[in-house]
Amino acid sequence: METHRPRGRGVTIEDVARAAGVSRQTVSNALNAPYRLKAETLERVTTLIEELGYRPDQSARSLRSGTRRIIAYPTPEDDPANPNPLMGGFLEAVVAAAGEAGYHILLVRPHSGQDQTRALEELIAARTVDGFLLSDVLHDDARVTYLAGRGFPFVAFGRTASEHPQNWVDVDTVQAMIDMVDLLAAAGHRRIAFLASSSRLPWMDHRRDGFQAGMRRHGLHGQEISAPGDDPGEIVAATRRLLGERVRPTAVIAAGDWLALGVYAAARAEGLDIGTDLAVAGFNDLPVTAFLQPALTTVRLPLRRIAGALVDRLLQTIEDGVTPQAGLLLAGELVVRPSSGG
Amino acid sequence: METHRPRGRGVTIEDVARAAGVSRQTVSNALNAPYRLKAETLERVTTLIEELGYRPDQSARSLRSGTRRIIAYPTPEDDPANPNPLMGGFLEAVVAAAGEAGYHILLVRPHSGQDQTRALEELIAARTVDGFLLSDVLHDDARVTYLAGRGFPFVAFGRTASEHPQNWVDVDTVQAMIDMVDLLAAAGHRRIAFLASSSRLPWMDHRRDGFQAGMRRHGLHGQEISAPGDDPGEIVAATRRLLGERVRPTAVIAAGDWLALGVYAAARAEGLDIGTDLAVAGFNDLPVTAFLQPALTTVRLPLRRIAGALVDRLLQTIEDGVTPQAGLLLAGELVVRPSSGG
DNA sequence: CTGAAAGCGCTAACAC
DNA sequence: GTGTTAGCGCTTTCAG
Repeated sequence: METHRPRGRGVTIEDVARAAGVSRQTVSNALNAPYRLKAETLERVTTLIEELGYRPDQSARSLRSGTRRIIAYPTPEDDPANPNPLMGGFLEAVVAAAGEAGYHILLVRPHSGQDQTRALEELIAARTVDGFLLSDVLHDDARVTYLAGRGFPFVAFGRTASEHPQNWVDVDTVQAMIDMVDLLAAAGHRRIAFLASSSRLPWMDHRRDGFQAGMRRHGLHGQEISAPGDDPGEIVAATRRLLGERVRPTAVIAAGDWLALGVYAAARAEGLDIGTDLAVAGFNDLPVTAFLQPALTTVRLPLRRIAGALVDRLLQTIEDGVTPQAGLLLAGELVVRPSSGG
Repeated sequence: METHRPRGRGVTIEDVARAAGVSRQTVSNALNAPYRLKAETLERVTTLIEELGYRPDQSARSLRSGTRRIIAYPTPEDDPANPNPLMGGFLEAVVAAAGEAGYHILLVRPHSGQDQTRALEELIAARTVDGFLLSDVLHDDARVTYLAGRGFPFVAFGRTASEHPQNWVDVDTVQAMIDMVDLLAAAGHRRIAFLASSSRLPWMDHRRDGFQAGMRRHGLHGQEISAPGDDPGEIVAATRRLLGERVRPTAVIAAGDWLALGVYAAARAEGLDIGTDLAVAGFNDLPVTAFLQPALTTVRLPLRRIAGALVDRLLQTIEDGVTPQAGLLLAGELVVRPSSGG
């Protein structure tokens, strides 16, 4: 029984070697260690490689060399009905950065009923990938614990607990939030509220902490409220309760633009004018906020730089065996627009 | 010089065979053709595989069998500043569907300065993947032409020209648009406008065609306007011009929710009440529209079913060499909300 | 600077 | 039902 793909269709190293009148090893060197060849030989072999369209078989190369040139990215379990709108941009940036270095990104996901750690284990055991890029890491993430324990290369988007390797990249959320509070305080705001969602991811805590730190610097006490979930109705309802109080805040910092959309809707329902009656700020700079009237003050994530740093650090671990000793914080960019008034 | 990864750490088929007192082939069969083994032997070998944590080396298996269990997905060149918000949900669905069948998704992208076709060629030549999943295909897509000509397995999200293989899956956009016009016509609307963007992708034409077909069924003539780009400001401006005309439409069907957001902003600026003064409808059911007041009538794409069908068809081609003879149209779901009035 | 030999881990083909 | 043989295409190692 034969496979349906005809045999021998591919150009092998042997074909090139024969055509060039050299050994297979010389062809291999032309690709992997060109400095070893005499300029003339290199030229001849390279031309032939191009002409014949020879590409080393990735599987054969991997089997022999032990390196796959593939990075696994466990996709966060996104609700298709409410996907993370930044996912596309993040992946785009990661794929571009990895591609520059000759690596591909493999999307992986636990089979149904399989836990996260087990899925990683299988990929490592099957030697399918060289390393992992993790995002949405929890403070005490089982995947991080597992990979660190096993000594397998990985990098995390989002800081990990101090007992773990510090090979992570994150946005300096705390500083960005302090800047945001500074901005509002400078405009005279004293009663500033923070609107959180129920997310259990660490960045939510960092945004909250940054808010409180900023408030303390100005001798202010920040009021916090939480929407019970990510549902728009719940967000709007929670915000309306806040805005309907006898002494209402003059500014609301939402932990994310998604929440800020709810503040806009709530303010409209309460008859408040954003930018004058109420200052509003968000976080993430979702493209959709460009339609808001007035435009939303927010913090933009440097996705390209994040992706670049993640890939850099991971490849350093994979290729040189060097694990970064400290995490990398990248500044978010405060984007001031009319919603914050002043 | 040694690689930094210690040798011999992985459990090989040999280890299992020795431990079980059988040949390597028997271990292989336990995994790939269990029916060949005596129940007792199978049991013993399987237990040992589990205990030792043996997983076949993917590269070795691929080299021998010629199959990679990897599907390539060329990521559309998304602007990180304005990414496709459905990308995350689509990928999630594709990864899940592929995962069920034991396949992974490899994100690929042309290197800078390399054309699309060349990138595919390299992946095929290097035998990195078993097939391609294409999205955002153009009517006359160079990638489709190339893959079809080469006879390499692929499937397209979005219909392709009739001279190409018809192994595509698409949303029945025309029918959805006809339904939408029916809905508005039934509510008494006669002057219905269609708001297009400048996208050159075929679905834009299908949405336009569906709109016109729907209008003809009711003996109406549809007015079309185009926003010059995807920029919110341009969309709002174009829509305001339309709504400011002496005889303005009573309903606007936007070719996408993104455009519908602009209609909301324009209507507000013109002092028109959506749902009463002006009916509005969109397409795609972006999650963010849940914040709109009133909620937006739109069409929801069946992403899970699309992804399932794409993977099904592709695997049929890869594994059985069968190419579907006809494209598959999946119905979009009309979601009626208050914005369409009536 | 180039060539020859060896073997990565697995499964297809065939023998017993 | 199980074992033996061979070889996928490449790169590492070592000899010249």
